Amino acid sequence: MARGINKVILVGNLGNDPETRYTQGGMAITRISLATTSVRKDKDGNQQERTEWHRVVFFGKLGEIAGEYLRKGSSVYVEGSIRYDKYTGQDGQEKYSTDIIADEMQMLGGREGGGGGGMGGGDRPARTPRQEYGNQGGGGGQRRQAPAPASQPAPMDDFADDDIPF
Amino acid sequence: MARGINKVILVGNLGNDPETRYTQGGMAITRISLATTSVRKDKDGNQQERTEWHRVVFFGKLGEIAGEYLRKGSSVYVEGSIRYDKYTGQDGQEKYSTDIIADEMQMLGGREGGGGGGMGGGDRPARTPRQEYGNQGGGGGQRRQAPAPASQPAPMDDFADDDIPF
Amino acid sequence: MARGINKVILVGNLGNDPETRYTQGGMAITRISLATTSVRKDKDGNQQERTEWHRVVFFGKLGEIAGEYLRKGSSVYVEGSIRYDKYTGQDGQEKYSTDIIADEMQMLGGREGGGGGGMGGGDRPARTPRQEYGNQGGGGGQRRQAPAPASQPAPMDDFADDDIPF
Amino acid sequence: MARGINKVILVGNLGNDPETRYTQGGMAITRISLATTSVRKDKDGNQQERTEWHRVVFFGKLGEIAGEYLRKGSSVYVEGSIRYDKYTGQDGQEKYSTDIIADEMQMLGGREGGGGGGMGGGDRPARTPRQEYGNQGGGGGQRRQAPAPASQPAPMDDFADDDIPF
DNA sequence: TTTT
DNA sequence: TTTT
Repeated sequence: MARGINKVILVGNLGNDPETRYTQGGMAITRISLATTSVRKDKDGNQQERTEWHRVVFFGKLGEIAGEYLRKGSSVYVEGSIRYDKYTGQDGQEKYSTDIIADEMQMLGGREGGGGGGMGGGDRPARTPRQEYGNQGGGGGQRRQAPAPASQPAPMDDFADDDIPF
Repeated sequence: MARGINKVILVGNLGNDPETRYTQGGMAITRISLATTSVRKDKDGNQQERTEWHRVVFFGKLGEIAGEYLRKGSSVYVEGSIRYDKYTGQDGQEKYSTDIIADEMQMLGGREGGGGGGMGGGDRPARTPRQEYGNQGGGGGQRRQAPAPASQPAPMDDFADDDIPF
Repeated sequence: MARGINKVILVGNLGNDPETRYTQGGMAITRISLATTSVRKDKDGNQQERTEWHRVVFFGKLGEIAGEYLRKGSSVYVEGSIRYDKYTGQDGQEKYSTDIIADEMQMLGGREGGGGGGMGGGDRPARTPRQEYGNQGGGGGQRRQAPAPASQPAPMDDFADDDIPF
Repeated sequence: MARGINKVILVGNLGNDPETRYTQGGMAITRISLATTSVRKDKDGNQQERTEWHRVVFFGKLGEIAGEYLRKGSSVYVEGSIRYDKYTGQDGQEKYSTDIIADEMQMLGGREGGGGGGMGGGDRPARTPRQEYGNQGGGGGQRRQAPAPASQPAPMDDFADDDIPF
């Protein structure tokens, strides 16, 4: 049984449009890059900013919704858990990655639309914001129970459902 | 100003005794390795366990308390934020690390004492559990404002306060 | 759709054995009284304690587990949401109550067993602690979607499923 | 020492302009009414909405900021703890109230401005949103350590600092 | 009413 | 490496 609590709560903005892929079994996997910025005063009393970029992953139904409604610049609430992965890079080196596996999401009203999407076509408009979505409903049955494949620096191409290492 | 929320809540057990170091300015920095285990059913309906090992860092007064009261096996509640760091390894490669910067902690009653400590002297008994500590009080003034140096695979030896990269 | 986040995280001890009832439809509803104690320094610098007693409600499968495994004195992690209710007391007066509707629970290792139960028979031993349970799985299908009836000072006797006011 | 965790996280919208009062000692106390709405499917498969109205209280510096920047309609993230109070109403009856004592707040970008304020003059424009504020800094020293007086149905007029019942 |  |  589960022992321990591993919970993450984020509110931040997307640095790019989401990227959605599908497993061979048809399950959506959407990844976003989410910025949270904090401030502290350094020892000279100056305001110092620091931004963390979180790699957030949405599976299944939540992945479809995230891919459809979120855009670069969108403001979003995410709840999930931290997942650490280790893999061998293409250079043969061991690498580590950290992902936030989302199991709840809610769009907030800031900068929806976003636009000017990053690399790909992007630029589909976001729909109505301020809705909450979770991955816990019965039925489709992929929620945290069906979490993350290999992580960011790692490629996630061409993988079958069976490749999901968990 | 701050934009966004970056909050982590963990309940887990220490895999080893804490490691405490001090900056040249005398500030304590304590690191622990904290396990949280979750379960899911795989597609064959079998229970699959997965453990995440979180690297948690406590600064200042909180670092002193963590170093003094926590032990291998201790059960603890931690609240903090995620911090991602990038550094150059001794092999000249860019590496990444992820730390949880604690700003609150509370010992829970499970397996206090721990004992059988790892490598170093260790084995001092834990004191009374079930107390909550935070890093927000005025005075000493190191709290999240004085967060993490380079991360785990990275060495944290011999650094002066000025070396703290934030 | 949902707008907003309403999330509560509690770690505390039960003041009494749980009370479990069943709807006419057979759904379990378990209530516990959970203490959390905080400290502050008053203006004279003295430590002042204050205990909050949370009325936590578990529905469905989670209600069965809570009723079976928790006991007076048990230490438990609860995650849920706040629910405010208004009802007319037997004296004809409008009254208010506040409940925490649990959707996740995890027993912690403190004082399991409890024993010496309050008023009723009680005194069944708690089972193995340190397991996490949630109400989100498909199937039975009562989770937050099937939350709380009238609240504490209000009686919760003899109600049919149809009486659940939501 | 503290035993237990009592943590609340809310994202919602203000139903009215904030109300700010000052203790005789000059400490600001600001109250807001914050809505969070959730949905569930009832047994007929229809979407059922339910809104909780949280009474959130900000003290000290945080109270000043909340009073100055929040407005009816503002979207806000609040972190704090639950506080239950019992008092004797003007009708001589015992009454109960529940407040969320905020210790962190961050304005979100939705509907700032708000306008059309409720009862009082209101209608000052909100300032720049998306900033995070906490009550933990040293100095003034009112944070959760200086929480809530009597609660909503209860009057909070004319009270001196010494009247604060904690 | 719990717990430390 | 912990814990159940």
